Amino acid sequence: MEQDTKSLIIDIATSLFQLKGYMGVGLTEIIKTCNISKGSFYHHFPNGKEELLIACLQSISDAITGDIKDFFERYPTAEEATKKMIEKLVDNFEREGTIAAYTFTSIVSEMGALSESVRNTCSALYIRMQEIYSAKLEADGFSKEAAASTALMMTATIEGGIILCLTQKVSDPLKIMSHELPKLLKKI
Amino acid sequence: MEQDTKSLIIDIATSLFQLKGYMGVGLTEIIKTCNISKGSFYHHFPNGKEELLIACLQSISDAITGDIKDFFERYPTAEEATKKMIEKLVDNFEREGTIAAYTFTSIVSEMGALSESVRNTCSALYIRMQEIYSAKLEADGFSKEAAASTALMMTATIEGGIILCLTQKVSDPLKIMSHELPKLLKKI
DNA sequence: GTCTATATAAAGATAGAC
DNA sequence: GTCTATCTTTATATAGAC
Repeated sequence: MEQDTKSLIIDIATSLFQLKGYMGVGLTEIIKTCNISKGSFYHHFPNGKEELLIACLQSISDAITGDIKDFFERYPTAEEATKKMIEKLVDNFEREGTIAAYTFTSIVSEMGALSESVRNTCSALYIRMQEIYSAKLEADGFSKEAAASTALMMTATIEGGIILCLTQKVSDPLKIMSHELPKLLKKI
Repeated sequence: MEQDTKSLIIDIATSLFQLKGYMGVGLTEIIKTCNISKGSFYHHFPNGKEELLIACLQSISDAITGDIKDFFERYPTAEEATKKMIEKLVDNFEREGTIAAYTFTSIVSEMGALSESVRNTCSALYIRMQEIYSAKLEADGFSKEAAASTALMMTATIEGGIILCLTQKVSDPLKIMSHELPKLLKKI
């Protein structure tokens, strides 16, 4: 089955941004990898590279929240779901040397100060993630407020853990998170 | 007292990188803000922009670890020191809209995949921070292993909290960290 | 140690034929 | 919807006078 040009561009660009960051990848490299011309590219993205970036961020965002939802539906408690989810991140990192969620962290760090729409897109993803965590924690018996605070802690800790793994090129940080985080997820 | 050109460049560049990221700031902008010429710049940094970046990272690294050490010497327990430290981050963010430690996160996200020496410099800072936390936790009575794990959690959580604050342009995430983190720092 | 002037490459974007 | 050719601006970096 043939993929249409627009989604081809999004897929290729997403993985290139993941590898080298937004500014680290030129349009020329993107269209070369896609085997298309500049004319074709600007037909699909009249507002250029930043429009493409937003499309990529939305595509990754859907993939990530889809993944998270799967885990939080499959396992009975937030604690178990979180453990399994982090195990998958570790697995991914050890096999491919990268983590999809990291692209977000990376790009909001790089572009958040320069582009409001990029910052908003990234902000929306963090909120979507927290909402999934929070709902499960409430189902586990947490109060609304406690669930929200804890969901925020989870998001921050996992994001931070991913950064440490990528920076130090080892998977230990996330592994340690996976047995430290549950301490916060037990209802007291 | 006159500042020598080299440290002037480092100071100016540091704050520009902080505002717009490494790739977001051109050499031309740096030298213009410094009121110097390209010739002068390359005299001090023969290997160009990346050499300057490393110098900036080292300078921020010293400032950050100095700050952290102050807190962890002044307050009797890791729990108190951490609380005060995060309060200062919040304060800084609310007054200036930025956080020094964020520059690191931002730059390692942007450049870590492209430059080994940048990645190594950032990795070294994270380790220095963890060592300070870890030493204090051991003094509080934690075992060597528990102290190391907890120090890692602190680092990740604070980094993640900073990212969330910057991405969402609100200080709530760090505020919540400051009363959630202590749960991890109490000896059981 | 600082300057001006220049080199060279690459970036993002556009025009207009097909 | 895709192409080639071109435009404009910007990037980092260098040469050589003072």
